[in-house]
Amino acid sequence: MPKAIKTKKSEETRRRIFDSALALFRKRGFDETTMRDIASEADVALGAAYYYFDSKDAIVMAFYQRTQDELVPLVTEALSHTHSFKQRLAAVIRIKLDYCAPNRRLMAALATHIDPRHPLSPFSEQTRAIRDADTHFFQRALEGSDVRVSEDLALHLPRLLWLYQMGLLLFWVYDRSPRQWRTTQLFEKTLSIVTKLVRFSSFPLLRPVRKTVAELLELIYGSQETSEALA
Amino acid sequence: MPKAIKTKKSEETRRRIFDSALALFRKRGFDETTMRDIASEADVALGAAYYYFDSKDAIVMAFYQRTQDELVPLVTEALSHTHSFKQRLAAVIRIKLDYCAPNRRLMAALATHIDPRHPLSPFSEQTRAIRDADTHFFQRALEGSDVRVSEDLALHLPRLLWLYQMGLLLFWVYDRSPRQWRTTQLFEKTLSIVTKLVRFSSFPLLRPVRKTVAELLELIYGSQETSEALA
DNA sequence: CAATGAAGTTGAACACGTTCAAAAGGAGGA
DNA sequence: TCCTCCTTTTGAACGTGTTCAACTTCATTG
Repeated sequence: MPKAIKTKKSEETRRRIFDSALALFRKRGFDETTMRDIASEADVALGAAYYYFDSKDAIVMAFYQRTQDELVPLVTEALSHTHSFKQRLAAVIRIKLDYCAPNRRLMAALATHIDPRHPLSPFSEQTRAIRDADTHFFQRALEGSDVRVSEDLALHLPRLLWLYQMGLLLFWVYDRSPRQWRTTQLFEKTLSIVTKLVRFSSFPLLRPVRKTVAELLELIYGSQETSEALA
Repeated sequence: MPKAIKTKKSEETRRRIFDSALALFRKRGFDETTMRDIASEADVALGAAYYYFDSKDAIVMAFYQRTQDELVPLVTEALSHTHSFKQRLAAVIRIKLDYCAPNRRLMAALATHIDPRHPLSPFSEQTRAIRDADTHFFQRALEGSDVRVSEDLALHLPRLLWLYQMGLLLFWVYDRSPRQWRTTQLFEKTLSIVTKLVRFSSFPLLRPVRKTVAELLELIYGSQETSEALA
């Protein structure tokens, strides 16, 4: 990875490589695009592509990062319009889906990675910053809304909502129905359910259930932290 | 793929390649083992490995198949001992975990694939036969047990239990805690919950909930069938 | 006993992602 | 002008999974 780059020229080159890569990924797909294609499209030698990006995957990582950066203002804007939790949750997810729509094919190639040790996995250490920022969207959707979240779930609920969104995204990525109408359906139906569950979740009566869920999640997330520490 | 093979010699060679591959996968891991290593270990030329197996992945597929075949009698035996649903469910899952234990590292390399289009994915068309056989285990666990399953869930419940088991397996595969005690904990805690949920699920009062769940599952599985048809 | 042809075997060759030593460029100073 | 040093650029080379045309083996047949 090149260190802090100042010179105009090299920034230009890096951008050209990145843009060429993305254009090719979109047109032909990730696996079908070779690093030689990318370099040639960007009018540089093969080695130059590797001078600016550690690997083919690193280009994708840059893409993840840019996506996340560009989503922030969009989500912020959307969240300023309503206090209804359901609408806020829907907005966060819909913005992401819409934004990703042109890259659906590319994302399908990437969603392959579930292994938390794979850099591109949504569960990896390398994507942690992006994941945290993403989870924060859901925290904000909750905080400014009309639902009250009981303390013992405050930590976990954003993560659960993030997981819900990842599942939806995964379904969408592989959804071959015309215009992905199945995803739309699944989204609508599950959104109501999730919203209701979130509302119910803070009922005093459900305290023992919350405790059980919290225990489970600590087991699961605790394990992740351990493996990250060991990695 | 070679057609029906009868000659002893070739069967011997195939087995030698398969065994060498598995030994190396276990010792060094999947990615770290090359086809040249396998061929050399089996004392054949590189091409011979490809004569018997279409690809490196195909060796893994053969491993999946053998695993499934060998599990059948073990599960059958275990299911003959009790009618308690909880114990039956636990037995099916525990047998699988125990059986897979020596291959945990190999399975971690494989669990990478979530893309239903990837041949090795547990959701792919290529693994359908194995998946169906596997799902059948849970159907049997239900059928011979002390729980009554309402008709509208009879179709889906085995699939849901299979999914539960896949999640557990996934967790196990990446569980770095000593002797995977976290998985054990997760197993115990979730088993109770799942068992209770299955019991509750047939309460007459919950009919509308069942209907909603069934609708969702049909949406999800229906989509899969569509994409398979298009594939 | 050849001759035939299917089954089995070989290793060179290909395209890929990636590495790396070497060359080229260019900014700043003597 | 020339030297120095860092950044940028180059393309050959490596190891990988995979393909393939050529070769060998060997049971069956005329």
